[in-house]
Amino acid sequence: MAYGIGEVAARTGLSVHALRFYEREGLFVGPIVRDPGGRRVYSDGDIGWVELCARLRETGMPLEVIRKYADLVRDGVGNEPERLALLREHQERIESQMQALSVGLSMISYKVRVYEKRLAEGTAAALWSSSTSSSGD
Amino acid sequence: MAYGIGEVAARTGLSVHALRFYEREGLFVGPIVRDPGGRRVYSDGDIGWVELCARLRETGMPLEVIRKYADLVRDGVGNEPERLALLREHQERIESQMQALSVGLSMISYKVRVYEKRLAEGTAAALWSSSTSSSGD
DNA sequence: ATAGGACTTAGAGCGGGCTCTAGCTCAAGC
DNA sequence: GCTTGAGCTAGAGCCCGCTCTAAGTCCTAT
Repeated sequence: MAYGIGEVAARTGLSVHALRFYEREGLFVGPIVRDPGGRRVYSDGDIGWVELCARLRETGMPLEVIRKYADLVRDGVGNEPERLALLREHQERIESQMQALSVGLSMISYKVRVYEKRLAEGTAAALWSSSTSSSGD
Repeated sequence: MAYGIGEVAARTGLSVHALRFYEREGLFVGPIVRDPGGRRVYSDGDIGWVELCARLRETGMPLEVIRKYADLVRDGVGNEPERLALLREHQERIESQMQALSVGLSMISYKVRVYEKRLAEGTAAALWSSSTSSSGD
């Protein structure tokens, strides 16, 4: 199947601007085919690649690293160990990001519970009002 | 206890530049105390707040939102429902970030397994060489 | 008393990742 | 034939979050 840039944008969630930008930046493995009028025509394979890029970006891989990966794939068979290393590094980065998120999440969840409790008691607390300070939110 | 800016930077992982920047940006609840020479003196409470800010940033909260939260805390008692709402929204954002990370992670883990397998077979595959193409890495 | 090091300010600069603009071409529909 | 809409290029612009600079102050140790 063949798709126009707008269609690809709609499917992948990237903007058409971003798609052209990614191409300029060398994130694609091969050149994107053009129709006789010079417009980009994307294949299913291209869409798959764009989706991979989107996932890599979402997980915080810098464009420069994605480009490096694309370069390796483009160079073809023989550099699999390098590609593997690159992916494994990213795997680890994602894991530590998840770790950081979960630390942050539990801190926030704790605060949420505190506020919930405070508010639940709040109506009652209006009696002896103020002085429930300290804590340091 | 009282701490200088360098000490706070060392403890929280933020740079001294970032600490001053956060202050200018209004992320602190109260003014930071100064010594007679005009230098910042941080209390344990300030450090706690900086650490909260650091966690919020790490989990992707924009400075503007942290400022809004600081504003609410500064305004004192009465706006707890707003603070709670703000925290809950962020909780949800973190949860969807974790979701995105885990989607990305499983995509990458899958690829890692593919490459590992390919490499394990690789030595053998050198026999009938090439043609193991397709896939679209 | 002098050198070093930590601190101060206001403001400029930077890197990443888009995002938008201007001016153009093309294809389809009325 | 003309409008509308999608696409094209090269390059400028923008937002965020720092990060660094310049020029100066102050404390401490030798």
